[in-house]
Amino acid sequence: MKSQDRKKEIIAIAAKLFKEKGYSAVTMRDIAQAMDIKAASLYNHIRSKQEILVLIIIEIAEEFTSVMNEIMLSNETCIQKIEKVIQLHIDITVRDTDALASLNSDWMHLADDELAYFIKMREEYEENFRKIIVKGIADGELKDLNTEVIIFSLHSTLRTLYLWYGRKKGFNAAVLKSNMTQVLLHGIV
Amino acid sequence: MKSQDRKKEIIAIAAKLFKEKGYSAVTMRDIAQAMDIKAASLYNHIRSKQEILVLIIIEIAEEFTSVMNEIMLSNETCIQKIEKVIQLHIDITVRDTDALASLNSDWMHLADDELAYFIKMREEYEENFRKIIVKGIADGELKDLNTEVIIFSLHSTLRTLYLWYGRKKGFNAAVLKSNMTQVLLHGIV
DNA sequence: ACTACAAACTAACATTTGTTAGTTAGAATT
DNA sequence: AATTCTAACTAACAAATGTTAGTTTGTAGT
Repeated sequence: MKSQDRKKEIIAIAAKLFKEKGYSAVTMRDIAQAMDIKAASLYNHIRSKQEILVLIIIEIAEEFTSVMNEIMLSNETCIQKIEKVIQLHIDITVRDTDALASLNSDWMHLADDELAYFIKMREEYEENFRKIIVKGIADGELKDLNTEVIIFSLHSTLRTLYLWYGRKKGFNAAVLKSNMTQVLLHGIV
Repeated sequence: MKSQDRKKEIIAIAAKLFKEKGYSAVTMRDIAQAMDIKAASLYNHIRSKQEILVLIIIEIAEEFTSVMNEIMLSNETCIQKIEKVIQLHIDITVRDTDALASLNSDWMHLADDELAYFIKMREEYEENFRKIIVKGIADGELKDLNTEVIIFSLHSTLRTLYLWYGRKKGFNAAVLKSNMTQVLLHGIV
């Protein structure tokens, strides 16, 4: 069905606009204008503005959840797991920069079920992240520093990668990962 | 003048609401309701919704700019300078969590002059940050890793501290700084 | 007591916003 | 050739939004 292509176009353009001004500041007329059609025509393809946001955010959130779950099941060292998580964030950032921006900045505009679903996924994700770090310290793979600070430091950098990627040249995913891993794991001093 | 107190109340409450839902999603009626008055009454104290945003953001941006300038003028090692920057971010985060959230998420809703002013300050700030890192590497104080990645890693963590602070207990500014410095400068492995 | 003022109120406004209804031009299917 | 379907359109809607005008009420200073 060709209609699905058009729908994806709308979602992609909306994500780009949401990244620039945020969900609430982007109107259906803005999205329509960016597609060179009228606002009412959007409704031939999508049910509502809300639906656009849901489609942008939930798919990516589910990808994070599912890959993280795979990582947890694997028989790797904690450091290897952390590297896989870094890889995960870089991959999604490179592939889906705009959508990731919405996920980070506009998740609170999800409603009811989807909001609850998103928050649940995020909590699970953070919980898994924490488990990796705690085990890493217990096993002596990581320095015995404050768990929360370690988690926050790693997580905040990975989460906001999208703000930075794209403005900087000369980074393919592989180069980025190796630099990132160095800095995040081994420090800069 | 007592009126200034009321104005500061409005700004504080607005900042809190902006942090939760973003500037565009918060209405004057929301702000008024949170203060137990009617929306029209707000205009006895402030000129416009825009003005609220400007007052929230610009003051903090100027503080970052001015303290960073002091740091640049000092005769310290690069590592000491980085520690001072970490301190700066922690201090402002602890003192002005809500306003910092607006600065991070809603700066793009500033208009005209203030938008340009803000962007100029941000660029100056980043420029100074970069100078510190580049010199640190040149002097052998820092490892010779990719400059941009180092900057981004430090900066992203410091910038989003506000998302994390407040949910976590047991951190006064001093403890936080020492943990943060350890993790950011010396790594976790 | 009289005046001045600060800070709230009610009522209303012009726009903007998300959305619906009904229509139309063209392409695909029968 | 006739029919169905797709995806655009115009027109309009009710609700929400930022803001203004004019009014009221209580408090402080004379």
